[in-house]
Amino acid sequence: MRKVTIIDVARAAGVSKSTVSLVLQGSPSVRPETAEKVQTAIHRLGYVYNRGAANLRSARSNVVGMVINDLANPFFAELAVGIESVLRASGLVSLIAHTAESPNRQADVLKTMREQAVSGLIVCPARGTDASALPDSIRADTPVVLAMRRIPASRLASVVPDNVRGAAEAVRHLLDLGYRRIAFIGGHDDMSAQRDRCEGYADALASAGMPVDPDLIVESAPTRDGGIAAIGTVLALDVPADAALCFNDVVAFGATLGLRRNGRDAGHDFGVVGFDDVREAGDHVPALTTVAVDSAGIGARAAQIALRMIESGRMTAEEQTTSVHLVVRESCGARTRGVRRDVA
Amino acid sequence: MRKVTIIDVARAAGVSKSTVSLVLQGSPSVRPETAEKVQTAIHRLGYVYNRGAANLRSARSNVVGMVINDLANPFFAELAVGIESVLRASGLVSLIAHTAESPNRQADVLKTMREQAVSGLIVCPARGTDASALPDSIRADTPVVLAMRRIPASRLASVVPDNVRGAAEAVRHLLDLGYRRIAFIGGHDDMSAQRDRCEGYADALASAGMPVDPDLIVESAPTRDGGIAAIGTVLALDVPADAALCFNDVVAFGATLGLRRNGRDAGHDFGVVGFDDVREAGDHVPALTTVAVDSAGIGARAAQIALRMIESGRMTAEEQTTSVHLVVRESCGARTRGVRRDVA
DNA sequence: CGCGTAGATTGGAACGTTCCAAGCCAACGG
DNA sequence: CCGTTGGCTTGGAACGTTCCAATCTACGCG
Repeated sequence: MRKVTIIDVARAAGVSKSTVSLVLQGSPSVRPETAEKVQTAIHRLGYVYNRGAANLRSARSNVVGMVINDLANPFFAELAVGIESVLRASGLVSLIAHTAESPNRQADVLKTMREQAVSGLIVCPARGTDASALPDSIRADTPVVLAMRRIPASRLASVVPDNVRGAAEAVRHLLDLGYRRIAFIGGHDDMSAQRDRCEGYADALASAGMPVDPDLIVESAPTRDGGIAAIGTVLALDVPADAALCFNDVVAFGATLGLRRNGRDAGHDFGVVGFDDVREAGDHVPALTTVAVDSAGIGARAAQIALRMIESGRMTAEEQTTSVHLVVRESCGARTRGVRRDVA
Repeated sequence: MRKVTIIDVARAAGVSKSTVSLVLQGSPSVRPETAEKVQTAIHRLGYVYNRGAANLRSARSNVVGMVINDLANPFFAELAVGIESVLRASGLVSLIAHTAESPNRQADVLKTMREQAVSGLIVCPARGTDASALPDSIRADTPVVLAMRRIPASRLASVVPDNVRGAAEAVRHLLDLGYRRIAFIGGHDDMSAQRDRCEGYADALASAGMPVDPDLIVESAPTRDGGIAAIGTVLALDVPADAALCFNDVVAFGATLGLRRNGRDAGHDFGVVGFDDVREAGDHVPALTTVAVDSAGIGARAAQIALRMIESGRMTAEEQTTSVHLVVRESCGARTRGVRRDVA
């Protein structure tokens, strides 16, 4: 059984293929009765529109590529959902690829996406991705928006949370609670988010007139195990830390675990603050104080920027920053220490 | 700047477009030196293959659709990753859509996927989806594989965890530990997984010669709050439950929380077993005893079946079941009760 | 030397749509 | 009564590839 095409429909409806095409696009210049005839024929024959053929001719495709470094991470999964919803609402479909933080795989994926003639690209770059990963050949004809992570010196549009401010706010909160040896743990400095959060950390200390002790900044994999290791390091210092801002919530979970193994207790004799506010943060024991990032919102914003670029045909390099806010729960010790700091 | 096509390459390399096409497909019948010339020209001109045009002509597309009911759920996100990896390794790309458990949105998504001429479809159906959601018009020409959830009476290929056996094993474990009023809580009976798990629950009780008390089976949303509510119900019975098999881990988390609010403690005076073994299960307090489901593996299997159907052009209705296993941690009380049951 | 064969290459048609310029027809104004 | 307008419709070219049948070349063999 051959596929039914616009021509079959035309024949059945007694009009030309051009008219059918017009109807399909909802053109106002076709007489309503004609349109109706066509619709009937479409329905009767079970015609299905072939968007591939349409794209070929009209040079604009309705697919957008989504390149996510780690889809299995709920944080990024929500980002993906935010993107997909906005795109779909505009009639676009999303190709997805997961790079597992591998620049090689990312390069491969980007090539494939180009071959599919995506009309836009939303990328959450793999760790350590630099400007060369998105060669001019792509950027010249495809709108690209970065989400969650920036690529320094790339002149690409991006949407990232306000990492600097969020980290600073967290540190101020810890200072208010009376902690004096505050560490920054987790992440690697080839991730833009780590650098930004670390910057906010240092800023807050500096403006409180406190020194920044390099020993208190320890990198680790952004995982639970990384958190365990890093907390161990800052506890073992000659003058140990008494609180930690963690690169993200997962590291913070590891940190609370590591504390327990060292006979300490987050929220009682050690302050822990996370970053991201993943779903489990509130249910963790102790409930995690953390900087909330709206990942679905970031996805949506990124998709909107991409959409705008696609529609206008003009690419911009705007850098949007979305606001974050501190969510105070138990792990910082606000409950037990009695000092309370209200947050919007 | 016009896009560079196969014809431009041909001209530059001094061959015909047919030859270029052959090179692109890695045909063995083109002389190596010719191929080299072509490759050089491709590189020099910055040619990018247009798969859309290729698909149009050859009637086989390299895109597969992935319809996921809830991508923000880590469990399904992992499923998606499993699918994507297998497809990508075979040179296919994945369109993704998230239905948020809405049958309407699902129908819409399926229509779009058809228009994109996907060569296969992997679907994790929205709750309550019945056979009519995937009309014959789709099934006739597109391989469809269901993942995680079946659609009764649909004659569609599917890959699901062995829910019946897993639930039965969990219940046997609770019986071994001495619990006698075991509840089954969470989920709705329009989800195939709920029905299957409930069946395993009833089987295990029956083969232990215990009655199945309908009061002990309580449905709820498969969420944390659902778990809290459901556990409340079975605690309030005239003869309250002393243990519960939960529909999934999230419900189990709610259950442990609900127990605490009722002055009870999962793992001490109440046995709780979850289902899925999501990443947080082991880190929860108390660590969750649960039936582990390999979601990425299920995704991979589903993708493989789809791949096979696409390659062979023949559709099958095979139903694969993947094995599950009980992971004993703390919430069931095995530690405190001293009874220990080893598991493969 | 002629013929068949295999290997390498080729031109043209086809895929299903959109775009464009042109056509048709009825109505309208001068 | 004719030229113009405007609403609606139309045929053909074009998009970039693959497929097919045909061609060309060189070679081996009787």
